[in-house]
Amino acid sequence: MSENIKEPLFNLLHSIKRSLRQAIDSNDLQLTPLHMRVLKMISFNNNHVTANDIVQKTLIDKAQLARLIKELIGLGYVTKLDNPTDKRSYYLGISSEGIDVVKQLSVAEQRVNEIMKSGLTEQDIADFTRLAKHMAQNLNQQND
Amino acid sequence: MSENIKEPLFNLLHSIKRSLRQAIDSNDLQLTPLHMRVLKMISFNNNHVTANDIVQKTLIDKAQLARLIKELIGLGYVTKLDNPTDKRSYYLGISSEGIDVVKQLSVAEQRVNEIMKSGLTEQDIADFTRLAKHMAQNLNQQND
DNA sequence: CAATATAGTTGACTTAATCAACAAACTCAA
DNA sequence: TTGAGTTTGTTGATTAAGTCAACTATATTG
Repeated sequence: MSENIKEPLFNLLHSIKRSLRQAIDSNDLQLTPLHMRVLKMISFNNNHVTANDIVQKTLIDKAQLARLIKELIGLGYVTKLDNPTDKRSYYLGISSEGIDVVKQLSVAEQRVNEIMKSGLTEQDIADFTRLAKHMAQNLNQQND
Repeated sequence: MSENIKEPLFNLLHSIKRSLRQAIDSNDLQLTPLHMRVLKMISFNNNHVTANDIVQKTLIDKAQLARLIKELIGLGYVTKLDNPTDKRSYYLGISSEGIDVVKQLSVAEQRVNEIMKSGLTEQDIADFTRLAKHMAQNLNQQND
């Protein structure tokens, strides 16, 4: 029986989150890895992404996400923008403070990325990403 | 800027945990994915693994692990065995009920594995595992 | 229009992870 | 061999992450 594919994955994610947290801490922002993840998505799609879009993309529970966004708004990093075509939802935008934070985060994150990727080729990374996506898709098709 | 390598990983782990939980639930055991992970390690190294060994291997916090093990013992799946060469620690063993549970879990897990791996070659899986281990090691060297 | 579906919010809860303090046992060097 | 420092495991306290159900308000569609 070949070793379980999940064990190294659990280990890797554990290490990533730990490194990420340290990187964030050192910048002394009051954010968790999950905040970071969401904040980055918002900044990439500034004023063009709704809470539900993020739910679709990440599969984060919508209740959890609502609270996360509330916190990011409370910290002044994120703003709500009316969605004129659907009054139930709103577009998420990023404030100038938010932009600044994302910049700092990106630097910290980049450091972690470099450490993580050392000794691997671009092709390795591309393969890895492709396989991860493929497997996630396999699993999600079962459950949606 | 190439897409972040972490995002698909977060997604994958999320999906894995969800699938695993469903698979476990359907067997109606009172175990979480983390219980499952630890229980399997104990069963593989029956009577030859200490709490600390598991901490070393998984990087799970030792406090968290102590409680997990206590629960597994409470459920009657795991037993403690004196370690004659070190009275601080003890070897972990698995009960006959535990063996039975691991069998059930393995079946459920195997189903998830098959779904996850569909469309991938053995080589893909081997590559993926190798890369995951490599990256985890890169990160851990920074922090230990 | 009425039935149904969707977007987001809130409450309550479980699971996972972290950190610090501690007791008991162990190690090893002076 | 003893005592300073380390390791193993435990407990307490807390934070982060994930889940589920109920609900409001708005949209969609037959």
